[in-house]
Amino acid sequence: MAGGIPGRSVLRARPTMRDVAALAGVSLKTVSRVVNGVSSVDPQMTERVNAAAVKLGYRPNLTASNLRRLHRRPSTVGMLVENAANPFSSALMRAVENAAHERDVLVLFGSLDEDPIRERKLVSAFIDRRVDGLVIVPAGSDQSYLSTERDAGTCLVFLDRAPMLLDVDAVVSDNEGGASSAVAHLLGFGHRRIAYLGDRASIRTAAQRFAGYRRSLELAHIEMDDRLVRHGIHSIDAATSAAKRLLALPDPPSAIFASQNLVTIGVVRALSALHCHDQVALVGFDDFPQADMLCPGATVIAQQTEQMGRVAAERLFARLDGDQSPTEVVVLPTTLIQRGSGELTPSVDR
Amino acid sequence: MAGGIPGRSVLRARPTMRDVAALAGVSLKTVSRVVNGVSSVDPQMTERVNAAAVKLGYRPNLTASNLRRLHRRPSTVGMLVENAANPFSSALMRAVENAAHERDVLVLFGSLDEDPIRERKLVSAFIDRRVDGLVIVPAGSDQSYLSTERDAGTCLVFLDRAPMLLDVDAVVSDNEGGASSAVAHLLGFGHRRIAYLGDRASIRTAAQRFAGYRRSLELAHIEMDDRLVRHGIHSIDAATSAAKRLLALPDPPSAIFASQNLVTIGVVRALSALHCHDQVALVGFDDFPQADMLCPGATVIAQQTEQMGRVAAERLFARLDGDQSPTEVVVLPTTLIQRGSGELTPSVDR
DNA sequence: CTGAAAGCGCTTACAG
DNA sequence: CTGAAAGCGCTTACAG
Repeated sequence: MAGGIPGRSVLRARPTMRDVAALAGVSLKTVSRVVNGVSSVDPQMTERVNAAAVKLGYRPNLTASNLRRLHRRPSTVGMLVENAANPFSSALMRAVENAAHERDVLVLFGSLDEDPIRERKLVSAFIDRRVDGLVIVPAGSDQSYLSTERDAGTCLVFLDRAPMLLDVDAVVSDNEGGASSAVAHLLGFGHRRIAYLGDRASIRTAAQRFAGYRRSLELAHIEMDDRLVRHGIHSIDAATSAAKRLLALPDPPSAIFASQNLVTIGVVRALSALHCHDQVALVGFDDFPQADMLCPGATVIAQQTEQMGRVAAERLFARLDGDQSPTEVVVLPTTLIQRGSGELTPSVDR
Repeated sequence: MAGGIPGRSVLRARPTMRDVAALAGVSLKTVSRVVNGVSSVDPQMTERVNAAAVKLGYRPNLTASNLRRLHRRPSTVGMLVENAANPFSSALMRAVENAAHERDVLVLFGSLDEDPIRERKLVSAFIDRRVDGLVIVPAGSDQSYLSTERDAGTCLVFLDRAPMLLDVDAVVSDNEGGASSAVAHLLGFGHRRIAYLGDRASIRTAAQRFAGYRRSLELAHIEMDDRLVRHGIHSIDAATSAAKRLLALPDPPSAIFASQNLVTIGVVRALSALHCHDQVALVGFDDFPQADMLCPGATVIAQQTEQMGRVAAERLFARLDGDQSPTEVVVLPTTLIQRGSGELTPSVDR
């Protein structure tokens, strides 16, 4: 059978600058100059060095060069998200990757699963590998532990959720405004009994969206009915059963506001199962795949996901380039996308 | 205003082992022993060192320790996918991350967008950072350039698509078998004119799925009609228009096999737009989010995505642990999930 | 334009 | 059990 030996049985040692220098008959320092593209090298020597490098299959060791280097260009950044497998997180990751790629920077990622302990552990793991910067969608509610890292020179930008007890840049959506406009939209179609189904209130974005829900009810002089409010819903199945219970109430809601994409999907399932997807209105926060292909299409408050990731990355690279301006929290607006589920009027017979 | 100075204006230098040693009044080497958990250190000294490390906020520099270290435990692996924002890619990423996390290994990622040049550039970028291993969903059709890296000790595992011209481990789905069973399923419902809509035939998985399509037709003694075959479809929109053109033929297909999730979604849109989602049968390769919530639900050939990623990662870590067994291509079976769109019989009136 | 020496933060190999 | 010296692959700071 053809083919090499798998694993690392034949360890042909990787060539170093020293090997290239020996083959080219120059000093190690000259190789360093050529590899780093320093102009002041004799063209003939440059030629010899390049030829030797190619012949040996030389690849610079960035990890070693960064060790001694003072004014290092950024080479690697870390990114912490809620869950890499979730469309919102992965859209943010791709946006950050794109901005990083333009600068030849690579991205390390980690999923937090809403676990504050995991947040701290992964931050440490990134720091131990000396990443140049960190984009963080935090899980915990106290980021003061990061002040040491910030002062040690690690640039930080928070994304989707602003940091707590720490002064660094952040890029977030207008959660309260978006939620408020969702509820206002439902009110505009005549709904008075609007339920709130949301994630754990300890998650900052969930709290802000709940605040938006309350604000719109207050502006409409509608007293909030606690029986129509459910927090702590963190999965599709939990949302489905919560919605079913809501709709089994003696005086059920005529409309539902879902604070997050998994919750929205769970509610859609419940409405389908109960065959009332054409009676009970629904607006969800966060767009999600195939939302337009459902019957009816899901009306949502969409975040500018791609832009959030890009702006956060640009901010990080600006800091890495030496930007000393005051920290800033960028708030991006949301958009209401009407697709049918949010444009139903209250049924008379319910 | 409270808060520190942003950026890196106040660079309080990060403490080193030398600093910890000085504060604890021991040698650098003793600190190294404590940090690495070597048992043979006096408990009192260990105590002093730990106290000094905590007081200074010391964090080991993994990048520096790996430089001299001979038998390094893996600390970072790289992963190349088609597109981190696509659900298939991000599911694979999360699965690899999970396996890596159990070993305190971090994952660098990069999206290739089906670009072979980008594949080579990103592989080089990973190598330059001296990742311990690489999980690759390749874009190009020749991976022989990687043999040097493999021989230099970088462990490689291919995922979803086997490598070409290179002998390394791989984990793939049974693409031909899955596609074949999809078409067999449609034949079983009485369809004789079954269209194929697929991605570029130069993509290995697409070619294999097309082979499965042909095999099932041959087994049923149906001659393939070239007018019902469309390759090179790489986006939802392209799939929608291709499907519309197919259905406008004088003798349109009664069923469609879509070789990939984006194609399937595009076909669903076309069928909805033409109001024939209850007449034309559809089976797609790859499951996709909310496929069960459509009307009708989308019948698909599902890959074991999570398992593919996990098996690939386990294989990589086995190699990193010194496994010298012959290279292996693991082929995982697919599953047909019936949801309605694939269980329609040919309409008499078409 | 070129190179020999020292150093980045750590581990190895070797003494005590 | 503890430590001084050399070295990992590279850059810096300094001579020539």
